[in-house]
Amino acid sequence: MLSKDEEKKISSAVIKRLPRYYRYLGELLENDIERISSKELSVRMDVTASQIRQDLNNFGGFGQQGYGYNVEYLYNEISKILGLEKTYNIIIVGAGNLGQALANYIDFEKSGFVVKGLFDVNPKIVGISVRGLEIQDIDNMEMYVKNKHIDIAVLTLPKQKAPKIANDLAEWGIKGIWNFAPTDLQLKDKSVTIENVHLSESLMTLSYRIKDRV
Amino acid sequence: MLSKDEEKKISSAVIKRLPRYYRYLGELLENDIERISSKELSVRMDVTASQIRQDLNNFGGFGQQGYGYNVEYLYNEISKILGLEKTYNIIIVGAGNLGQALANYIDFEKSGFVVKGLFDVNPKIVGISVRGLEIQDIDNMEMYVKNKHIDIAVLTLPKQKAPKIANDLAEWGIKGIWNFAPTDLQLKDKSVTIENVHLSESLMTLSYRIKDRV
DNA sequence: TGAAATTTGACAGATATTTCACAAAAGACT
DNA sequence: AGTCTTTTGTGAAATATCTGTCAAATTTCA
Ligand SMILES: NC(=O)c1ccc[n+]([C@@H]2O[C@H](COP(=O)([O-])OP(=O)(O)OC[C@H]3O[C@@H](n4cnc5c(N)ncnc54)[C@H](O)[C@@H]3O)[C@@H](O)[C@H]2O)c1
Ligand SMILES: NC(=O)c1ccc[n+]([C@@H]2O[C@H](COP(=O)([O-])OP(=O)(O)OC[C@H]3O[C@@H](n4cnc5c(N)ncnc54)[C@H](O)[C@@H]3O)[C@@H](O)[C@H]2O)c1
Repeated sequence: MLSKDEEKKISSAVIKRLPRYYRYLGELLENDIERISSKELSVRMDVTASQIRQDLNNFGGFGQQGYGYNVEYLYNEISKILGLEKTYNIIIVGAGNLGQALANYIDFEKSGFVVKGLFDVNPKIVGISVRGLEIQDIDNMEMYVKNKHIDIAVLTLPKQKAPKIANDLAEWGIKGIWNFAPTDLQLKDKSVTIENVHLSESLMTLSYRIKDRV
Repeated sequence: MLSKDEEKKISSAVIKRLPRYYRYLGELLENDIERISSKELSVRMDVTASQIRQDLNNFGGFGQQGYGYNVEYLYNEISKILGLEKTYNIIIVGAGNLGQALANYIDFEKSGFVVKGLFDVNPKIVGISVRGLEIQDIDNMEMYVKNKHIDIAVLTLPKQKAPKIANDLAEWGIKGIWNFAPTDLQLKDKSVTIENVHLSESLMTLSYRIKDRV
């Protein structure tokens, strides 16, 4: 058996596709579909059957020849692979437009991401309640993160403030940062995982692809 | 010269990197940095210099041997490539949490994306003003899109409603759809460009990458 | 039960993407 | 002006990713 460090490295292309499989399987499950072949799933998802089988085989043989994949079993396996069987405690840093929108989104909880706190510097909004959570002053954040086992911080604050806050959070033991500020965070502490969401960049690729320009 | 259809196809990997170059160049510009070599940019961006040169060369030789790239010139060229020298008229469909957050985000305008209208079915919020724009009833949308030269629609409504609305919008002449609903839109009309933003999937890849699971 | 149909997992071949390496052009310096 | 240094653009090599194919396992159907 391969030791932890020798385990086959899963390519990030594969990882990025897993949540999509998970979503489609969830829909199949809702529709009481018990099994599915890579062929049929490939039609629904508009990818090749070969890719589906190859992707899944990175993690083990979940299917059965002549039968296909059991939807519920595969759904649960992917859930485990993605780490969704755990619960993650989340805080949102920057309780402005985007921070509040994310805080109000209940579907994250279905996947195990539970918003435990909201923080902001603006005294005008500190104390306001968002989905049952009072926005707290940023000065409380250190104690809060250290005491409440916060796993993930969502950064929805101005890009100038993001690097400092990210570093602090890393020091206080956070595991992951979901960053919406338009900057690429780089931490000394490489044990902290960063996922950048650059919405403006997504919109720009859309504008690139709009043919016969406006 | 190659005709339109024969033009070298730019890979989507390259396209997705362009906005990032654009962002870094914008920052250099703000710092009055006049020129930059691929080598130095590669250090700042943490990619290889070779990749930068290769990417840019898909669109033309913007640099000069022994000198590097002129920041302002390159910034403007990438702006043109991305189609940002134009103004895009945008509407937001579904003026809930996320729709309002996006409507309030002024930075989109700096890149030429101007929010012209907000639409919703909920009579309780129709009429409410968001950044100077009244939320309109969805029934007004057809006339509005047809008369006001709307280029892009942002879909921030429930996933069940998204496919129908997307089809309508396509029929009414929209060019692009920026979809936040957790579903993959597929339109008959292939001339409409769709950019999906699946935030939950982004969060799931973060959870995958968090080592020493919680 | 046995033959036909289905479908996976694996691997090899085909594409795509990234990196390397270097000639040639231009700048910098004396 | 001439030499040395920098740095691009490019083609080729190295990687990475995706697709096609098929034996083997299993199901389906008569
Ligand atoms: N809203 C969008 O649609 C959108 C789109 C793309 C990117 N973003 C990015 O997301 C981030 C948030 O955007 P927004 O629209 O919600 O902005 P916003 O101004 O509505 O909210 C930002 C919040 O951060 C708070 N803040 C400022 N400094 C802070 C600090 N040091 N600690 C804690 N909180 C602090 C502010 O008080 C404010 O409440 C920004 O970086 C923005 O560029 C937003
Ligand atoms: N808020 C988030 O953080 C977040 C994260 C990931 C995905 N999303 C997705 O983005 C979409 C919007 O999320 P939200 O949090 O803003 O939800 P929301 O419920 O706050 O807003 C949705 C809005 O759409 C309106 N609506 C419903 N049917 C409509 C129709 N047929 N035409 C026009 N408007 C209609 C509703 O009245 C509501 O105002 C959803 O699909 C959601 O799954 C949101």
